[in-house]
Amino acid sequence: MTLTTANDTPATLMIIDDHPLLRRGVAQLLELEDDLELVGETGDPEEGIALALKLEPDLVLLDLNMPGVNGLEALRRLREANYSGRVVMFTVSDHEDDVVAALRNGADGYLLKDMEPEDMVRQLRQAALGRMVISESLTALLAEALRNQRNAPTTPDIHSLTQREREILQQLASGLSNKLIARKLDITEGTVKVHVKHLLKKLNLRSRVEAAVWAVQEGIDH
Amino acid sequence: MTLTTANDTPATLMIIDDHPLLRRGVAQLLELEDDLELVGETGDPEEGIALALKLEPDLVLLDLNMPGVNGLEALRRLREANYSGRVVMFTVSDHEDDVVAALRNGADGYLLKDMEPEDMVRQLRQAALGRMVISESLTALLAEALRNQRNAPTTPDIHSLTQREREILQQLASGLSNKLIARKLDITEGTVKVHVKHLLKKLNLRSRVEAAVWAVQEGIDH
DNA sequence: CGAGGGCTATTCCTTTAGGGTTAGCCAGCC
DNA sequence: GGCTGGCTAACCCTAAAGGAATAGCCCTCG
Repeated sequence: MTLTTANDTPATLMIIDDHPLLRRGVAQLLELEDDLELVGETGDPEEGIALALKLEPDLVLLDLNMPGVNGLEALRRLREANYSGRVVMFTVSDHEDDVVAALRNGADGYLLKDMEPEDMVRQLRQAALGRMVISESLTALLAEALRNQRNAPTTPDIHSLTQREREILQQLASGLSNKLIARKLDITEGTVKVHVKHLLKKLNLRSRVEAAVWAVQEGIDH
Repeated sequence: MTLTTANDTPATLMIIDDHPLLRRGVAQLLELEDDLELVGETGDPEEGIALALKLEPDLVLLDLNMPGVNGLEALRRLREANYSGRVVMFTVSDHEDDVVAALRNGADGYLLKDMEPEDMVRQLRQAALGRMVISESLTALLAEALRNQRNAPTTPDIHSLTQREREILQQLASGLSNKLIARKLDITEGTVKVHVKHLLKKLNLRSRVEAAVWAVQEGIDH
């Protein structure tokens, strides 16, 4: 990995974002900066991953919300493929879960799309130098996340569930009663209740309503 | 209102979007077009409304998802203030409800931010001429919305609820039981049950789980 | 002033949810 | 072969949810 530190060669950047206009905005912004060079851009996550591995830019600006493969998945895939450059998530979402998930998955920064261009350039420059960058408006949110982590060490984790339990959870999160879930999956209501009981215990939740709300917020429904 | 029809004076446009980079992308795009002129831009909805009323552009590109006053609210306020130009919603959201709500509130178009720049210019030109423009990928969705409208004339409507019922719904949508809601709002559990019963009837839902899921999906929680 | 709506509350009743336990069946694993 | 984990199912029991009806209190509107 080549890391530009001073008035050497410019730092190379790539942007993966499904909004052509936003890409154009970023491109135009970077043209004005001598020490930052945009070497690639695409709106397709798959293509973006391949391109990043080929061009090996110092930094990848990665949209979190894209159709199909989402940004988080792309981030994981980049890391798995041993891409060693910086990856900065670039998104509209200031949801705590998104930020935390991105950072846990190895993101080197998290910038919001509504930031001012000048700030953007400054942050990108810092990121290219290897510093972690986070939009200022997210600091309070991060503090909150840390506090929650302390108080609730057992964050619900979808991966602790079995296939069947996930299936039950999805139905539950669409508002169905145990009886209707049973009818739909062609098992008895009693069995559904067993699954619900188990998934509530695993997720450390206290009712199906909590489970439904959590599932919807996490996008586990449908 | 001045409506540019031919090789006359260029059509005037305004953009209200809280993403400076995207505004820059649009601005650059429009500079290349002789018949489209960007006369104003801002990231603040309030300022945008005032500016639109002052400049009276032929067309306002309005972001649906903005902090504080949202785009739908801005649209309503523009219409109430008798702004007679075209208003085209410009957003990342392809949620059926958002599209339908925008059109019901008098939007003249609904464009997705991930569209290609060339399409964008073409669509804006059409819109400035008074034609309704909708991103192509949304046509199927609109057909769906129309069908649902036929089959389910009683779509849940938050506005049919009283203040107290909305309050109960919010608590419910955070996963609380009737008992806990009662404790939190300092009323008896029986009263909470009455409110829940009423709001379920008004929303035509069959359980608190359905209500919670709906509320979360609609963003009514918190 | 009376009517109506909103918020509160209570009583009665049925259905649903959820915890605990036991158990059969089947797959993969040591 | 025995063991474990997942899916199924049943039993018992308590708690929670939800439907129906009635009613008092307060406020607003005509």
